[in-house]
Amino acid sequence: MPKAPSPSSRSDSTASLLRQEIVSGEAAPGNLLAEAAVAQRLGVSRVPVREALFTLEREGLVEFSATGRAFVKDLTTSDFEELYVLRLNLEPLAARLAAPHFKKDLSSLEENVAATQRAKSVHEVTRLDLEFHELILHMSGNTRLLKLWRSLRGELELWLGRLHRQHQLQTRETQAQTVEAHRGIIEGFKTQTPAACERLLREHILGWREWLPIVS
Amino acid sequence: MPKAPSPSSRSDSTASLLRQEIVSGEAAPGNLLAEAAVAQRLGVSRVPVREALFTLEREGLVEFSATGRAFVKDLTTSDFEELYVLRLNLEPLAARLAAPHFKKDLSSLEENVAATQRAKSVHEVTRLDLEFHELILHMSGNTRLLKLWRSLRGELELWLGRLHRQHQLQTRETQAQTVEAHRGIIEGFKTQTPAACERLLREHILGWREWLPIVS
DNA sequence: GGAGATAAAACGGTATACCGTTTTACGAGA
DNA sequence: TCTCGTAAAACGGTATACCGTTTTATCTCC
Repeated sequence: MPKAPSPSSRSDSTASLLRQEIVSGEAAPGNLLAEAAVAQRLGVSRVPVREALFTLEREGLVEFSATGRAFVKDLTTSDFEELYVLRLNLEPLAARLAAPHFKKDLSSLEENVAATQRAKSVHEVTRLDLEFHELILHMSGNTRLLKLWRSLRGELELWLGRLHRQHQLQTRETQAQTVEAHRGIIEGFKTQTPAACERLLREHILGWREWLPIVS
Repeated sequence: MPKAPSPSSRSDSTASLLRQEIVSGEAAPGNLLAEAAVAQRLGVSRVPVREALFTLEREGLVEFSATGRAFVKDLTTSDFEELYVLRLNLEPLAARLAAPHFKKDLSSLEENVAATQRAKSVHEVTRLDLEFHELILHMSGNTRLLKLWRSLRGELELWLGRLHRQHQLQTRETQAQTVEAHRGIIEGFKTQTPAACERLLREHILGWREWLPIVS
């Protein structure tokens, strides 16, 4: 299970707020995130804002100019290509590593699928979709692999968010597609064959790309 | 080529200093890195130290406790296993992606090997060895892949450093082994076949592990 | 002598202030 | 009108100070 998002410190809550604004599109790509301005707007000092911006940079949602100014990242198609290649290699690896652990712990995946079916918006489906994949990374047992994947997650979320806003994806279809695919994966995982688990995820991601609206 | 390490800001130079102390073993695993103490010792304020510690955490050299205190990371064997699995998957991928670019740019790899041959210490050989691999990641053209690898590099360096200090590796042997292996890789790269380049690197890393002194 | 309470010291989180650099906006001259 | 220069405003880097929490060390009681 992913960590509980409990923004205890002001740095964390600032990061959460900005993350939300960026992923939701409220903050447009290329926008300057000036420390003082953000600080004043959120009612905190510059220090937590500064740290939040560093965090968001690590997540790929923010980009620093050579002179240290933070901007909302503007993803291009080639950025997406990079992300895609990495997913295509990291996730199957995770599935292979996780295979031996697929004895009892499939329950968390099943719960996720159930939640996905209950979801009421495209946004929610997307979030649960990503969580499904993150669960697999988590089950791989390789904490660094999980961290690497997480460092890509923000950008992925950003890209998907923009895609959805552009193409007005239908909730029903996206949801049905996701649930069906994930169920198939869980079924396949029951064999616990590392090679099979790996192949399964690889093909899921290949198929996912086909399903996506025009990526260009 | 890797970025020029020009510590312009105090955050950067502080990070460099601490990095050096940690990798060299001067700062023992588990040591507390208190902001105020480090700041006073290095003659800067706590702010740059704070940022340096965050940077080093991202590099895997420092670990934060639940209450926000920074400690020099203490790597275990299973940490090394995680790193190894990731190298074994990321680097061959990079080689495959880089294959099409292996027309002229092999010169940077060749220069690296030449420098390795001129090296005069195990430490220097190790540094150039890692640089060789980083060059391949760089040539893959996938900036995120390079970033992921770099986020593992610090821990790798840390591990290798401790290994060398424990086993007093002979410079000559390590050097000869490294140079020979890297030359073979460059030779193989000339075919520019993605699959071959990928296999080459995979086998190099498998062999590298055999070569390492007792990892346990 | 050992476990627990307690007070002092250490430490991190954050606000504020200052300074040098970068950006930006405006105005003069071609 | 466009370009270039210049000054003001914006901005980030860093130092310092304050506060609440966590650690640590000491003292007490069993």
